[in-house]
Amino acid sequence: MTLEAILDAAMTLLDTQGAAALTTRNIAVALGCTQASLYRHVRNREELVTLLIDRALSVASSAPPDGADWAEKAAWSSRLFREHLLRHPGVASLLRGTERLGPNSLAGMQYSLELFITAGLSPRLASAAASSLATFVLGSVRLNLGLDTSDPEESRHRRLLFRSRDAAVFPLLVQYADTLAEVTSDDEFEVGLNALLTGFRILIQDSNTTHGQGPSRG
Amino acid sequence: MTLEAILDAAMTLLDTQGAAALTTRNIAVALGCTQASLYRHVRNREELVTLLIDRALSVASSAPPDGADWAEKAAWSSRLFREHLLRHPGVASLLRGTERLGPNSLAGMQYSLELFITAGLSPRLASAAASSLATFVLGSVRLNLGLDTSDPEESRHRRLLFRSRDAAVFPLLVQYADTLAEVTSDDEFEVGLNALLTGFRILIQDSNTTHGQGPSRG
DNA sequence: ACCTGAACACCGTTCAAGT
DNA sequence: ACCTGAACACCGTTCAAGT
Repeated sequence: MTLEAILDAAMTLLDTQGAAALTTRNIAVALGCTQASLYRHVRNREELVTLLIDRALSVASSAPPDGADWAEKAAWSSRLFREHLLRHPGVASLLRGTERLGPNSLAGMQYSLELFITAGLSPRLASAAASSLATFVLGSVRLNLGLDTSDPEESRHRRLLFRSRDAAVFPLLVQYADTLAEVTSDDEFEVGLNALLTGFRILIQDSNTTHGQGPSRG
Repeated sequence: MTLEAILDAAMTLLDTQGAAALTTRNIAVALGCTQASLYRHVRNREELVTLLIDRALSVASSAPPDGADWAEKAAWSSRLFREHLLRHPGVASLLRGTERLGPNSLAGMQYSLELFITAGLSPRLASAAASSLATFVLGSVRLNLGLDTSDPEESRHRRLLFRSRDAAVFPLLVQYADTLAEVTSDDEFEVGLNALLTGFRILIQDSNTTHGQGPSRG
């Protein structure tokens, strides 16, 4: 019985039955041992979760297509990260800030730092930009954890809810109920991602001109 | 014993002792009743939390300063929302997407929709922009839940961690350890918020010109 | 209608005892 | 060194019984 085996069992449990099923009892049963023996390899449940989540964040393995500029690479990696979290909602539900210093989080940090520094940002701004992207991805997934906005049933439900509001209090929700009900989580994400990257592009242009260097590509 | 009293007690508990202390036992003790009696006013604990969180999101009460343009108003509201969540970390830790249809969430939605539609976005893009902002605020707070990036002790800890990495694997983390350790959550938030709003500004300009209308202000 | 008391099946964690 | 068995103090929830 190794720590690796424990994390494997925990990950399977988390993926197949969700975060609520991630109990020391269930992990022990899956491994065919007692709960107590888990505590030989892990301080407590919190440490187990921290190790599990950092391990689940090893997405940085696949690199974006060559020949893409920094914005395309950033968009590609952000979408990859988001899709990974959507495929593993249990991971997203457990993700806090505390794991940011795990090896896989650090790898992602190093990668995105390189991206934004190469693009022309100072280390400080590059760090903030990289964090902002990760922040946006996580928030996007988390705010839609229990929801499936592309499900027509949920869309219908939202339309009815908007439409049945008091038009004096929520005029826009009533007026645009149909449109609002159709906006999916994917739409939101793409609009926000594009806006963020546009903002970074202009930030790069500005910091280039104020430093007396011409724009990098024109 | 009313539902209001239960939620009051729960909110006090959440604010003073954190999410882990938000148990039916503790709520009952605070109210001087038994756990079982809570279930006369609430279906189960999950419903209690949902009601509690939506009630805790009633921040939209205070309006941004008059005379500000849409971007200033959006920035003001976003900062207000973030500061509210930072002041009530328990709320942020429990916030999921499921409460998005509560009365206070709807009020925030109506408000930000009005902001972006007035600014010149279509209802669909306005909805996506508003959600993106909320997403970014929540992600920002959530990724820093257990952390206090402005604490010099934590800053020192991060600097040492970055600096002691393998320079062959994490060259940028090692090289810029000092700078990276000093970037606070506030810095990240302001950079990301500014980038998002810049992106929205350009989105508005584009949708104005492609619709044959001149730019709204020049 | 509302509340109590007691029970239920679960949770994470500890620790003496075994090998 | 690692694992077991049994216990501990906690969870959320239910339900017959009281008023």
